[in-house]
Amino acid sequence: MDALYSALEPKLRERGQWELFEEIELPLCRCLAEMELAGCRVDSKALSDFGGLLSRRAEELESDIYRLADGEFNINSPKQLGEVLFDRLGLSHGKKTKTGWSTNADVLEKLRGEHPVADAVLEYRQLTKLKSTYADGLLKALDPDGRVRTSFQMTVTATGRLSSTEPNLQNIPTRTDLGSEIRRMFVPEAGNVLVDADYSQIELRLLAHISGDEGMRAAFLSGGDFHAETASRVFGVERKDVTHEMRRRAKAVNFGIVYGISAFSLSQDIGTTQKEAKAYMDAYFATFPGVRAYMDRVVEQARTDGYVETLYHRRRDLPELSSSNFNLRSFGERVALNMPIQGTAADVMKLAMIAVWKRLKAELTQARLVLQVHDELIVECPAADAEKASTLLKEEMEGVAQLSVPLTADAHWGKNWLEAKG
DNA sequence: GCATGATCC
DNA sequence: GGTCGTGATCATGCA
Repeated sequence: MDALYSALEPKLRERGQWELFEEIELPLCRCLAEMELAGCRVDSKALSDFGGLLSRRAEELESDIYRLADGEFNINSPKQLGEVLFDRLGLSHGKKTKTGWSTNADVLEKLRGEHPVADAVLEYRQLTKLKSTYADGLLKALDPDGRVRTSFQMTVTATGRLSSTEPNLQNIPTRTDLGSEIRRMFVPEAGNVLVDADYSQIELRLLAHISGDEGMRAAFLSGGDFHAETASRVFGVERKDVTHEMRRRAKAVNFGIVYGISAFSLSQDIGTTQKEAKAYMDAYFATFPGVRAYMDRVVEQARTDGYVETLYHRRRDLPELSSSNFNLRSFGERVALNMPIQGTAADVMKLAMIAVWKRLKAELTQARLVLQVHDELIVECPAADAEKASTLLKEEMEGVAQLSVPLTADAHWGKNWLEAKG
């Protein structure tokens, strides 16, 4: 240990990363160990009933698909499905993959109006995914005490996020009503509740802070609906005149900006022409000039240094930026834009976890952290402590860093994960 | 073991 | 003119 410290400490200090190690990564280890040990209770009866329901509905769809396609084949094989859809039924194909025509959800959605089989396959895929990965997968991972215990990895991602394996509890469905039923099966012990607290727009708030863009900061300081505020500014209309569609598009631009999106991808995302998407991005940068300046600055700095870093000096090397391959270089530029944002969000969340963990130990000894999903923390505690735990989570998550925009977190509790999500 | 496609943030 | 959204994990098919 001593030998390792004397070898590694100077190296970390040189890179300005000693505090990252001592104040974030190291104390987080114990916190994660306790979370892994605690695990989360799952209602196995409900889960296996739900699995049965999924099977029955998938079987119905299977025979629908064979009837519509006029023959049996393996629906789970993209190769066979592609042959049926595009060769035999002659439906219009979209993009290619390495091995044939793509049959992914984007393509199938475009085929909806063309042939009823597309819809059936989409639904079949949703059901079989839920069944195999979640219903069966979680039951297989269940420990004898009725709890599932994930393994959190601290050294896997390039940005500083955690990852979760065997089972992955960071990709439990939430988007569709049917999928989010899985969350209903994550339950507390009798007499307990689950408290769920999530950061609101943490990555965009960090972009506002790091870029220093005055307009974006003002939008967050106003405390309103950020996507609607963005729409109002970008489309040049009064806040009250922002339509649902304007907000939807502004949201897609906000989202894309964080990842260094192109006009092409944005147009795909919101279903417009590339020209219109480019106009939105131009309007966005005209509205938030500090964001564009930051994006230019960070890529330039990354070219000079060969790396990017977070507010807390977590670093990612970027050899891609000096590649002669256009695609690889473009990838490096997107990473240079995204890593400081996503990585700082990860740093902030890790600091919050340590702070929450300490306070729970001191003030709510019956409460324990059970899960983290990037911008969301889940605590299990006695029902009587729910209010206190919610307040504690919100306070620690919001107070963990002093930025030029407020960090906000919302907390709810309930008798299962879906309810607690609020 | 790679390719595809699903899920999450 | 081509390219085209960060970061992950897991199940399945198929060579």
